[in-house]
Amino acid sequence: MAPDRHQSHGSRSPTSIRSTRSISPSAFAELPQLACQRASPRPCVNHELVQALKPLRDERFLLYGTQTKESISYATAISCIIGCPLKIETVEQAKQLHKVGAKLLLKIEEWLKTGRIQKSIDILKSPRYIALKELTTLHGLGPKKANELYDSNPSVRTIEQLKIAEPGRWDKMLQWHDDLQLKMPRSEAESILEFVRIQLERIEPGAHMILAGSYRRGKTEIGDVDILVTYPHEDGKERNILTKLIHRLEEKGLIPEDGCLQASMAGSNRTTTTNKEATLMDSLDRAFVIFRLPANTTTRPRDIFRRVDIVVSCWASWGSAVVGWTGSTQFERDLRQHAQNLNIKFDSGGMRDLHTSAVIPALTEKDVFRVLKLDYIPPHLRWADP
DNA sequence: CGGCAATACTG
DNA sequence: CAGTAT
DNA sequence: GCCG
Repeated sequence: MAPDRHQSHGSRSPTSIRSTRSISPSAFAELPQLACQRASPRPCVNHELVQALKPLRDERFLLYGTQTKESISYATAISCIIGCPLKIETVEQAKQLHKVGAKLLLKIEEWLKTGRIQKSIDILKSPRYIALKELTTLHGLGPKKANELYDSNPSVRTIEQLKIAEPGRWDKMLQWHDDLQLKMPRSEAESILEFVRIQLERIEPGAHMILAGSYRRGKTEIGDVDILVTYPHEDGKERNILTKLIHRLEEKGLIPEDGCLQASMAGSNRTTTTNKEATLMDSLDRAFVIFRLPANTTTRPRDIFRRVDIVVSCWASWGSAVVGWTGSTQFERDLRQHAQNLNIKFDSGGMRDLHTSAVIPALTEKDVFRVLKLDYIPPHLRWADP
């Protein structure tokens, strides 16, 4: 777990130097620009600073959504700090980091001087921030609706108050909400995988299945489970598997009533405007469900509900699927951006050469990195989000 | 001043 | 189409 | 908000 190896191009950085003073003067400036080009271990050497900056980013996420300029700007800047292998000790060093501009620099300067960022402290105490934070924990309730509720109804500040203000509207999600807030140990994610594996074996044996997401990045406490499925060397065998699997899980009581939150099924239903030439998604099949993990006599006194994403990929783009579903979010963003710079379109459904429109097969993760001319970054070094 | 990842489902 | 989600 |  050496935080030493990053860089995708040019010279390798010196690995053994500890003191910032003796490092090449441009060490900070030479930090690779994109998260997919550098190691992002967790925790990182600048963990304290990142924690201090995080509320600034989170507030923008909650006020404007995750896709707006301000939000992305903070996310990418903080991502750079996360990926910086050296501890930031002076403003001059911070100034050299890509994506850290005048505004962020002021905050970093304040932190270096005083050990805190007043704005962040204020945000964490702000009633609006606190309310939005809680309201948006509900699946389907995002920044827009949360802000609207906050502005229009002074008595809606918590989930409990939401139940009173808009009775019935959120019931479907609320029935599992408490459970879904809980983290689970890695062993439980593994347990869920085995439940699913057993059922899939009864439908179409021979599947290869892995846990992606934060589990794969090595987290000890998991929020939701991402299961990836393929049939090695057997393209075509994966078709229509997911519908059957979901039905079977429902029959067995492993998915509750209304527990299939959404399912995109290639081929089976409305393929209205899906242009297979442009979208690559014909190879992907995905279901997002609530999984009822049954009580047992040892570790679980009661049934517990967990969010599970099941993704079926064809073997030819398995590498893309694995990379695409391992994250983190910022890593994925930067990876797509990098791919686009090379005139390649990347997503979890595969890669495509934008000149020739040819699909570029990638059976493994390393194939993906090789095609994109990147050094391989292992999953536990992809923590590009705070 | 334009661009910022990209795509799918719901209502 | 806007909002939410991955 | 930051960059080219």
